[in-house]
Amino acid sequence: MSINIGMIEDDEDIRKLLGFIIDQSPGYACTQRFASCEDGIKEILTHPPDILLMDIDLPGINGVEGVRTIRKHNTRMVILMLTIHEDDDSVFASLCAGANGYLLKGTPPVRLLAALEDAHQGGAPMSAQIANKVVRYFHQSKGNDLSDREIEILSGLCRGENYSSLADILFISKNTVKSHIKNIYKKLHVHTRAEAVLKARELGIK
Amino acid sequence: MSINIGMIEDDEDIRKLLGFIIDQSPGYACTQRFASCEDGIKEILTHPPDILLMDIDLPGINGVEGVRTIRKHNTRMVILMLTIHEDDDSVFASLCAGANGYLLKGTPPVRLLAALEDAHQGGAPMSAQIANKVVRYFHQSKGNDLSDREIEILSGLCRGENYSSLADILFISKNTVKSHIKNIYKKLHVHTRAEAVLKARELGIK
DNA sequence: ATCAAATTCACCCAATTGGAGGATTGACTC
DNA sequence: GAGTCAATCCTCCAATTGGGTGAATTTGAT
Repeated sequence: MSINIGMIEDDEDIRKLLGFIIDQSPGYACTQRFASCEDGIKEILTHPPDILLMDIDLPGINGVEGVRTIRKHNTRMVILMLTIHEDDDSVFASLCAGANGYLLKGTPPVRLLAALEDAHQGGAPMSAQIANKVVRYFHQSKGNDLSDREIEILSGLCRGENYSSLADILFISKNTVKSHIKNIYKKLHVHTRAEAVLKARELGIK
Repeated sequence: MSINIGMIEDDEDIRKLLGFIIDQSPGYACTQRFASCEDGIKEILTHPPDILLMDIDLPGINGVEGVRTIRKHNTRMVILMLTIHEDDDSVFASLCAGANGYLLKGTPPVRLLAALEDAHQGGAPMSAQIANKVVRYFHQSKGNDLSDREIEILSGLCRGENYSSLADILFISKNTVKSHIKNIYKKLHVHTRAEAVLKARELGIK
């Protein structure tokens, strides 16, 4: 019995190419191909492949969102992201959302098969760079490295304060508040206030 | 032993006027007067008055914030807000933050004393309008009345989605997303995304 | 049948926000 | 003394957000 590969990828050329490479490899079969999450997720969930290749940049429901949805219902399936740029926030986000690793579009067939084999054995194909980022992220998650002042600011955000009110309360300028918030966002790997507030909750900051 | 009244109010004229009215009334003494939360909170907490009159519109730490801070350390003190406009979100926010009621600046002395008496006996001086708003708020808090679609949107906000991504995911226009979010804000009595997300958590929406 | 909602969409406008730089001070370490 | 970091402040700019108002359609309940 060969390893079943599913694929959600909107670019027809890449879909055909990858499908071809996989089908030509003994022991592998690309049994499901979809152009979008909207088309594929239901089928993927009812008949889960061994490995799912998921494009990151999909129109409509994007890859990260797709992974999140699938992971809600299936924790065993191996999901690998397909991406062009390696150093991308989306890659990081995908891993956080539950992806197992990723493949660069344009990976030579030999290495691609090796990665599939690796993933199927429980490995997590990803570059050292990203791996590092992930490790740092999870290290930080137990014991944040926010300064006292930053925690004070974050706490304010959790009460719904904005730049101005925080500036008034803390007797500093709006620009300084902004500056702190930018640093907080960097440390927490978030880009918006709502995400920061949620992350704060996870970290026990209220 | 007369009833001790504390006051935090930045307008000197009002401070003197109210203080005078209170001191002239048998059984009442305005024993503490401050122009700002920064000046007064420490003293108020170490020597709590029976009733604290707190201006809503204070420079620096505003009245709502002040109430929140005081309530963290003292749950027994009666706190009445001083405000000019009755139909104000801040009044509502103050009550949520732990104030017992409020007084309109410009209330005739007789009614003012009556309100103090009322508050001291455990009453909650407030207009029917605001009272109604509060009641509706607490009714809603056990069992929100958000529609399915609104919960779907709110849930998206909790994942950190923005107008555009939600529009893509739900196949509706950005304007519609915005429209829903505006309605959600109204129903939850919030004005920003961060507040909405926190309220969602309280309501069990994730 | 009518009225009230939920859902969808549009336009306008002001305020806030997020991102990218850079600068200064003070404290602490090596 | 040099280097690092936290905290403070700044400018510029683009994008997002929040609020107001209005309106069409559908659905559901009275």
